[in-house]
Amino acid sequence: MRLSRYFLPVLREDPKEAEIASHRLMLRAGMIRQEAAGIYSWLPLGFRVLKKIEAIVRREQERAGSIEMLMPTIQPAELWKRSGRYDDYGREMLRISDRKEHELLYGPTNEEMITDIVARFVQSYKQLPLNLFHIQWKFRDEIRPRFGVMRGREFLMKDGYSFDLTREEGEHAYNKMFVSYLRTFAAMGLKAIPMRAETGPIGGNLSHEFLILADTGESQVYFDAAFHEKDWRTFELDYDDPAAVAAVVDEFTSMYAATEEMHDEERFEREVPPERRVSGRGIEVGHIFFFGDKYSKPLGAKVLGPDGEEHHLQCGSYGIGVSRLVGAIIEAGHDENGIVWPEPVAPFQAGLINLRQGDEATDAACEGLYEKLANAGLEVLYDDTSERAGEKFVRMDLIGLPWQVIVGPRGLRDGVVEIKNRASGARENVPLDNAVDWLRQCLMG
RNA sequence: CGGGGCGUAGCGCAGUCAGGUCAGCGCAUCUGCUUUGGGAGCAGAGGGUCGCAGGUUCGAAUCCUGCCGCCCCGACCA
Repeated sequence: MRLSRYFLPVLREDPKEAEIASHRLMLRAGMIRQEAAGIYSWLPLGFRVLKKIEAIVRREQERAGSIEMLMPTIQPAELWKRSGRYDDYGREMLRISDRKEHELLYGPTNEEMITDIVARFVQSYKQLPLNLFHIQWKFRDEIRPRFGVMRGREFLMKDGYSFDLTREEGEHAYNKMFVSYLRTFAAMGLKAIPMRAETGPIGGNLSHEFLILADTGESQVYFDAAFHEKDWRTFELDYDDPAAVAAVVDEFTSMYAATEEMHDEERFEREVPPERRVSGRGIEVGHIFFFGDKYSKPLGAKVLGPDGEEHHLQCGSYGIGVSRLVGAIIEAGHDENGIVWPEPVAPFQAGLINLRQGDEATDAACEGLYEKLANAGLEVLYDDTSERAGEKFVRMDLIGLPWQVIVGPRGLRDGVVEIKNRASGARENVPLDNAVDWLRQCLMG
C-alpha cells in the first residue's frame, strides 16, 4: 500500500477525551473515530488489525472443532421472554420495535438464538457433539462506556456455543475451548492468564476468564508468578483426546489465579509462597462458561439418547472480545513513541520509508524494493509522501509496524538501506540487494 | 444513576468571573520560494450557526432558564 494513496488520518496532538494509552494511540494513529459514546467507526488501519485478530480467532476455533456461522444483530424479543432473560437483562439491552410494533432487540449475546436453532434441527445424540461460533457485532447499553474500544457499547465478539449429551462430554467441550483460548491469545503474542470467574448473568457453575496484564486493566487480579515461566506456545495436542485436553486445563488451573470477585486471600497465602504472589491489573479478553441445561430446558433443546430417553442438552458458551483485543494488545505493547504491534496482528508487516521522495536514485531503490516485497507476499506500507524525514519517522513509530525499511541517499551511496525493529529499536544496515531476503528472515525469525 | 469537568476553525487551546474594542492563538490545510536522515523557515491565503433553543439587554461566546452531547471517578460489566 502506498501511503500517498491510503487513508491514514493521524493526529499530531493527543485528543483530550482519551486518557489511557490504547484509546489515545488508536485515535492518533487514525485507527478509529468516535461516533457516539462507546460507538466507533473503524478506519482502514484499525480495520486491518481487527481483521487480523478475527482471522486468528477463527483459525483456532476451527482447529478446536468449532464451526462458523452467522446470526443477526437484531433478535426477536420473544426468544428472550422464553428464557426469562428479557426482564433480567435490564437496561443494558437495547430494545427496539419495527414498523409493526414487533418487539426486537439488538443482541447483547446469542445463547437463546443458537439454542433455538439447535433445538429445531438437532434431535438425536448422533448429531452431537456440536460446537458453533460466530463473529458478530453486539450491543450492550453500558452504564458507562469508556476507554475507547475497551468498553464500548457496540463491540465485535466471537461467541461460541457447545452442545453435548452428557455433562462429562460437555466438560470436554469446555476444556477444548479452554485450551483453544490459550492458543488463540498466544498466537497474538499475548499471555492471557486463565482465572476462576463468576458466572454473572449467563449462569452456570464452571467459568474462567482470560486476562491480559496491563496497568490500565479494569480488574484487580491475584496470581502465582509461576505463570510468568509457563511456555504459552506448546499446546500441540489431540483435541479429541479428553485426557490430554484435561491435562492442559489441570496444568493451568493448578496455579492460583483469581480476579478480585473470586479472590481468596487465605488460600492465596496458603498455596503461593510470598515471593511468588503477584497482584496487579488485568484486561478481560475472553470468558468461558459451562452452564448445563440452563437454556436448553426453557428453550426445549433436547435429543433422544442411546437409552431411548429424552435428554436436555448440556451447553457452554465461549466469548472473545475481538474489538476489545485491539485496545488490549496496545495496552500490553506500546512505548512513548507509539504502538508496538506484535507481528501476527500488525496492520502491515513492515513500513518502507523513502527519506527523499523526488530524488531519482532513492525513488528507484524504493520502487524496486516495494515491488519485490510485494512479490514476496509481504504486507508493506510504503511511505512515498513528499514529507520530511522527521515526520515520516515519527508517524511510522506511531503506527507501530514491526519492521521499518529506511531508504535514503546517504545509505544508498554505500549501497545499503537500514532495517529497524520497532520493538527493540535495533537497526541494521543491509545491502540493498539483500533487503528483501533479510526482511523475510526477520519476519520468520 | 450519584459526584466532578468540558463543549469557541480539522486538532489542541485562550477569551466567560467584571457584556461593547472579541472571532483570537498554536498546529494542521492551500499557494509560492528556500529546505530535506528524527514533528523545517519565510511570505501569503482559506476556514468558525462560539453545542442547541429560548430569555434579559441598545448590545451576548460572556448573564439567566431549559435541553443536548462528550470525558473522568464511583456503583455495574465481553
